[in-house]
Amino acid sequence: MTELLNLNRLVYFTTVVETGSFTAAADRLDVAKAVVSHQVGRLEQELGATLLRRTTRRVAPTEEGRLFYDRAAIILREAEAAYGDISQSALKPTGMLRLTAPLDYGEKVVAPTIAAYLRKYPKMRIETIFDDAVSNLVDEQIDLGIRVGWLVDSSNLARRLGSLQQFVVASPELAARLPKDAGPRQAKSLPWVGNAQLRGVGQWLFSKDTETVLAELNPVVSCDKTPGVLSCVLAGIGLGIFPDYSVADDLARGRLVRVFADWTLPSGGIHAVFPPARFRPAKVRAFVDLLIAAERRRARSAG
Amino acid sequence: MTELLNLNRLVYFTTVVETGSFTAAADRLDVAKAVVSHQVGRLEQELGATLLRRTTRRVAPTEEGRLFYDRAAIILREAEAAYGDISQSALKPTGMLRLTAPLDYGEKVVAPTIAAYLRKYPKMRIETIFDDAVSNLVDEQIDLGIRVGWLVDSSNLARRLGSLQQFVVASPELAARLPKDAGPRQAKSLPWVGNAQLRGVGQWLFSKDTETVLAELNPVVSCDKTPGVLSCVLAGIGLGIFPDYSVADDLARGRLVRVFADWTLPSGGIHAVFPPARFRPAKVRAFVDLLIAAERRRARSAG
DNA sequence: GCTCATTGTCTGATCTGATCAGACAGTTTG
DNA sequence: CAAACTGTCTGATCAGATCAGACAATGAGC
Repeated sequence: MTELLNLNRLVYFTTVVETGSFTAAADRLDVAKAVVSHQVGRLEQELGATLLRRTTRRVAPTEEGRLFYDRAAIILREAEAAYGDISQSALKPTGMLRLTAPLDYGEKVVAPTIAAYLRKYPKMRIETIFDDAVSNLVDEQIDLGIRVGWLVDSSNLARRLGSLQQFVVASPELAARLPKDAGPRQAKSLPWVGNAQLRGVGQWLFSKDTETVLAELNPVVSCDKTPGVLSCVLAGIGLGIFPDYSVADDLARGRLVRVFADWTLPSGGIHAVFPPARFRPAKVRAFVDLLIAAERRRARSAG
Repeated sequence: MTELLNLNRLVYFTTVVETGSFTAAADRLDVAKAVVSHQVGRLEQELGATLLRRTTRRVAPTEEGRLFYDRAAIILREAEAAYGDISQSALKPTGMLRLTAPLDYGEKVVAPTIAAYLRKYPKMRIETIFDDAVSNLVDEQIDLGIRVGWLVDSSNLARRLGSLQQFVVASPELAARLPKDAGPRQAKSLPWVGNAQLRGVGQWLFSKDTETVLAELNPVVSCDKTPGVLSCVLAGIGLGIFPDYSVADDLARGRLVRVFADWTLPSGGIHAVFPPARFRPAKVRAFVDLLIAAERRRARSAG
């Protein structure tokens, strides 16, 4: 194909026309006079036209020069605007943010963060996929994924947002009926509501100080969705194990109480993962920052 | 001021988006793959934004990439059109042609050439200055000047168009009354109509074979404009000396006859002169070509 | 499931163009 | 009339563009 245009010469020419002199153009562009002279000369050569009439100590555009100046000036303004707008979106959230998070975490933590985000950036638009199934960020063109627990997709970049604690909880009525010495060692004989979504085969490692107990649970009811599990526990059917953020509200309102509260279960991480990219848009970074702040507040109010 | 934008990278990016691959873009642009990869990478760096999502064996624009592509494509199209249009005007006459010629030559030779020029290029516009006073091409922004006789303005480039002969002419009535042996040696005693516009002090060098006569004229009437001189001669007041093109028509129609026809006067050149410029627009070159052709025809019909 | 082909990136080397420093000619200004 | 200023030209230097080739990763074909 034909040789590529060298558009970098345009600015030398337009600046000469605007300032009326090669010397002033060189000053404005902070280059040597010879550069301006050379670049404009080459432009005239490439066009096969005389753009500037050089008279003694003065420069004026020719007829073609005026015509070309008008077009070159438009091109340069458009380029400047395009560069500026894109650079701006690297600095300021704009457009559409697409994110995914597990259902439960999405509802309890991400949703309020979205509210805060939109208050801060009213023009932003957000598309959420709250699903316990793991999305492929690249294929589904998602800007940000939240992973709770253990990282699965190792091709994505990850940033830790916070951590979660896992609580054993029960309705106050059920908790009142439990034996006074109920602990992990008696876990098998207690009624449980199981969550089929969780990894593992129903075994949980409890710890207290230096003591650990591998408790094997025997759920009387199993559900495949965390909200369903929670409903059963609220109904007093059995005990349940939940991430702290899932039950923070119910605990605060007395709808649930902690059981084996002095024992701890393995904690997990909460990570943001991103598709591979050279640069992270401001819209993504801004949201992650808000999530981190929310996680810090959660950690403080749980402690 | 801020660092200059490098607009030469745009074409690599837009070609990747259009072709869907770095490899295809490199083929289309006839460069190495690494060049496209590098140039787009640098563009992303300058913008601080990711423009392309690189998945396995595939490339797709990001959201910002699509936005930027739209604008970059417009910029490149406009640049291509601007370059093309100006280059075209170096190849094809367009716009306004401004020219100057001496009054007499303008009316007799340039005007018919303008008619031929406009038949050939109907969209051209022409502005003429027919004046015996010499114009400053640069200050008055004139594309083309015709100089008849001797070149005065040496700063202009010149191109010879043709030459002129100078004729002694008289009305048939006057010519019939002249002594049969009338020649340059008897010139002083003959009635003359002088042209104050001409150089010299009334002395003309006549030549015949190897014989030369420096004749001193004694005008009974002097005019400061060639048309006025011609009117007097046509009226039989006296003899006159004119460039051949001035009286070609009157001679052909029998209104004038040549006197001392076997003697020759110094001939002169007809030149086109141009203001200093890097390139000559097509509109100027085309007109000059037509003038040269007209001069050739004149030379043939006079011979 | 394995091998080959293809893609995009990276690296060091080379080439080309951009730019600099300075000289020069011509014109204007004081 | 001399000094200052402008635009152009030149040789040298520097920076960026480009090349050739290697490499990792993935998809296609057998």
